[in-house]
Parts: sequence; C-alpha cells; structure tokens
Amino acid sequence: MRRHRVRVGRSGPQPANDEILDAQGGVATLAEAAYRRLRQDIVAGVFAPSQPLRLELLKQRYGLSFSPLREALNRLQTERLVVTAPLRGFSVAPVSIEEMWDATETRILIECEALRRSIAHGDDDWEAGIVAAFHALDLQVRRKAASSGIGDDELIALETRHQDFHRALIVRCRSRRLIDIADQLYVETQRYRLPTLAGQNPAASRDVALEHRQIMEATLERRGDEAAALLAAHYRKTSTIVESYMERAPAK
Amino acid sequence: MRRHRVRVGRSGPQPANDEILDAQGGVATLAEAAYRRLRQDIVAGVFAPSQPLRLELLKQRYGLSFSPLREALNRLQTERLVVTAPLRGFSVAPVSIEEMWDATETRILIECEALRRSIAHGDDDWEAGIVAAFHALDLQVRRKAASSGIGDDELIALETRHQDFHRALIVRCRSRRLIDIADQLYVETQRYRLPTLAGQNPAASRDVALEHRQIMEATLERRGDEAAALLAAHYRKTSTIVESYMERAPAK
DNA sequence: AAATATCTTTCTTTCGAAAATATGGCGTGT
DNA sequence: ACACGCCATATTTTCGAAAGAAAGATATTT
Repeated sequence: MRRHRVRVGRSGPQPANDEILDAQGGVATLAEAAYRRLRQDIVAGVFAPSQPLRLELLKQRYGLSFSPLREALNRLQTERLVVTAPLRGFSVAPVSIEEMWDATETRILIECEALRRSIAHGDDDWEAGIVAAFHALDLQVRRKAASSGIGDDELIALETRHQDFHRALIVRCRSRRLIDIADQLYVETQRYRLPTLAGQNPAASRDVALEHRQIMEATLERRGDEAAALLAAHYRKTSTIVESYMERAPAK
Repeated sequence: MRRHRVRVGRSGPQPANDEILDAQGGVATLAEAAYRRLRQDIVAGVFAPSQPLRLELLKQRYGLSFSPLREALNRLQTERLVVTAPLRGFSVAPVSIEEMWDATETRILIECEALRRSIAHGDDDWEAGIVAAFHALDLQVRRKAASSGIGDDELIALETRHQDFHRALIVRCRSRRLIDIADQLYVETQRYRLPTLAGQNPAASRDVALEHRQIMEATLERRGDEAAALLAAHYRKTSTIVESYMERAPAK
C-alpha cells in the first residue's frame, strides 16, 4: 500500500525517513501528512468504527513516531472522526443511524443557508465554477461507469469531484465558517456513504447525475427556494438509502 | 497567578511537576489542562490577537513540555482560536469586524434553529433548567453590580452562567452537533465581547437582563418565531456595540 | 467457590534532546 | 546605495525513551 517517495519536512534523528507516505501533494509536516492519511483511512473504513487506534499500530503502519500521530488524532477528535477517553487512548468514532441523521440534517441547515447566500451574491466566476465542477464530476462518473471494477484511486477521485461540486455551489456565501462546517460535515457523511456504495449494485434505482443537474440549474437560474429544496431532498434521499443499508448490515 | 495544587495525571521524569495549574476541576491529562488554560488566556486577551505563541514562552508560563502544549494548540486551531503556518509555529487568531460578524450570524443561524427544535421537543425538565439558569445568571449579575471592581474570578463565573443560560435554551434540540457548534461559537464571540465589557461604563444604555427575560418568556410560552427573533436581535445588538467599540479602539 | 488483593503486562502520556527549517545579520559585488 | 547570497541564531518539529495508569492475570483469603 506504500506509494512513491515524497520529501516531507525534515527527517528526524535516524537517517532514513525521507521516504514518507502522503502521495497527495506536497505536505510540509509529518503531522499534516498523518492527519490526511488517518482521515482518509477512517473514512474509507480501513479502520472499523469504534476500533481502538493503538499508537504502536499506527506508528508501524505509517512509519511515524508518537508526536505527529497524536497531533493528527487530536485534530480528528474535534472533527468527530475520532473519540478519546482521558487515559485510554483514541478510537475511531462509532457510527449509528442517529448520528448519521444528525450529520445530514445539520448539513442541510448549513448548506441550504449557504446556497441561498451564494445565489444572492454569486457572480460570473461563481457560475462558471459550478458548471466546470459539474462537468468534471460528470466525466468522472462516466469514467467509473466504463470501468467495471471500481479502483481505489478512482473512488477517491470521484469523491473529490463530488465534494468540489457541492462546494462550488456554496462558495460565494461570504462566510468562511459555513464553508468550513460544510466541508467537515461532508467528510462525516462520506463515512456513511462509502460502505453503502461499495455494497450496492451499480444500477441503483436512482439518477444521481440528474439530481445534481437539477440542483445546478435551479441555482444558476437563481431560484433559491427551489435549489435549497432540491439540495435538501438530495441529501435526505442518500441518507434514507444509507439507513436501509445500515439496518440490513448492522455493525461494520 | 498560580493557584492551588491539583494532582493531574502523572508527573513526568523530573520530580516536581505535581503542582500543576488548572484550578477548574480535576483534569486527567496535562494536555487537557493546557487546552483549557490556553483557551481561557486567549479569550481573556492575555495573549493579544495575532501574537505569535512561541513554544518556549508557553513552556515556561505553564510549566509544561512541548507535547501537551502542541496537542492543545492543535485543538485550538480547529476551533479558530489559533492559526498556524506549517513551519512557522502558532499564533493567536487575528480579530476583525468581518470575522466577528461571521461568527455572530453563524451563531444566530445555529441557535435559532436549535431553539425552535427545543421549543418543539422541550419537556418539564427543560423548562426548569431554563428558569434555574436564568436565576443563577441574574444573581451573578447583581453580585457583580454590587462589587464595584470586577474581579477576574467573578468575570469568569459570570461568563459561565451566561453560557449556561444560553445553552439551557437550546439543550433539547436533539442534535449534539448544533449544541457543540453553538458552544464553540460562544467562545469565539466571547473573545470579542470581553474587551468591550472591560472598556465600557457600567451604565451602558442597555438592559441585558430584560432581553434575557424576554427571550426566556417567549421560549417558555412556546412562541418559536418570537423567541428566535428576540435571540437574533439580542446577539446583533451585542455585536453592534462591539463593532463600534472596535472602530474606536482599533488593534488590541 | 467467590471475592479481593497483588502483580504483571500493555498502553498512554510526557519529557528532553536531536534534527531540520526559517529568520535575520553581515558581507560582497554590482 | 542596493541587491543578492551566505552564515549564525532562533524556533519548530520530530524522535526515542522513561514514567505512570489501566486492564488483565494470578494468587490469596474467607
């Protein structure tokens, strides 16, 4: 699972630590790299929900020392991907249907407001960004549909485009906080979506691309109420599917 | 500024580290203690906005080593009280009128929604909690009005009661996320309120207690729209005062 | 046999030092 | 004088080890 070598910050006392992970763009510090990789692995389900994250294990897996791992885990804790009890270390945050709905409804509250504000303030660049993100997502969806097996890297690319599209819609809301909270809730809900996607037949009775297109069109035509309603319905539909999946396959 | 001694976790290699800070209830780990003290000091303005937080300084000031300080700073970073550039260390997050309004309006969005939901679901315990928190706040306000000089500990007590009252209003919203985001935004906005309070004449042309009472009454009588409107007006009024204060006394 | 105490093991947490980078001063050349 | 590069210093970041708790195992007592 190790990739190419990327210089990252300094290398520590012992000589050979240059070849460190990351693979996703130059990262300045090992703590930052640890943060990204841990988040990725938790969201992707490499570590199961509620699983204890023993530091010795992480140290081996990522080839890092305690300090950067601890910093990463502390950040992930405030982002609700990791939980911790004072002298008992860290664990992957547990999952539940209640938590999923809370994340979903909070996301709807935040993003609908941000979308309305973006529609109120959006300029030409904003519109262009939405169209571009939509097409990039669309292309990636077709590419995935073409290749039968869903490669790991392809899934990451797809999720990135998906997040980019939804972020493009709200990016002109003029509130850093709304955007950041939305980003965080995206990652939280992604945790619930990914296992569902993996265990589902590709011909799901749902046209996600169409839903995205309708949201985009309502947004570009500045119909705020309709765009917000479509967006909320889009998220609730997804969560309903995830919910029924979770009821069939409990734990995991 | 050092208080009594409180056992906290272990004590580290060198013998005399038992007597560690905190003073606010038993804390299990030094990192947790560092987090609370740092947050308190940033909010109280002990460290000025944008001031670099040199680790050597913090190490001396709190009698701790790098590790717990770094963990605390990383958590504060995700809470917007601290900013960091990759190899340039940490600084206190800068303040600006724009940021203050963003925090305020986001808080209004979150808390008004949470208040409506609490009003929809609230039971007797919830109502009792609100009344109790209101009176505790009221008592503390009178106590403060009695003593001319505003003691440091008294101000902390007052702020705690204030936060408790506002939290009591929304606590039955059935969403951990809304409550947590509201808590976080309370701390963020507190940073702006405190300097204003310090530099203001006590007979400010405003009856905060009355505003609180009106919010409480509308809430208890389940008039959701009115309660939300009063709450929003309450927060906007405060921020308007803070804004004019910031315009007169820029930096700081 | 059950309950309790003690010991061992495992793990987290903290520390101090080492390694790497950034910063600022100084000198040199144009 | 100004710009540019080099060296010394200050600061961050990372590491490995040491110090304590928690969890589990074993023994002891009732």
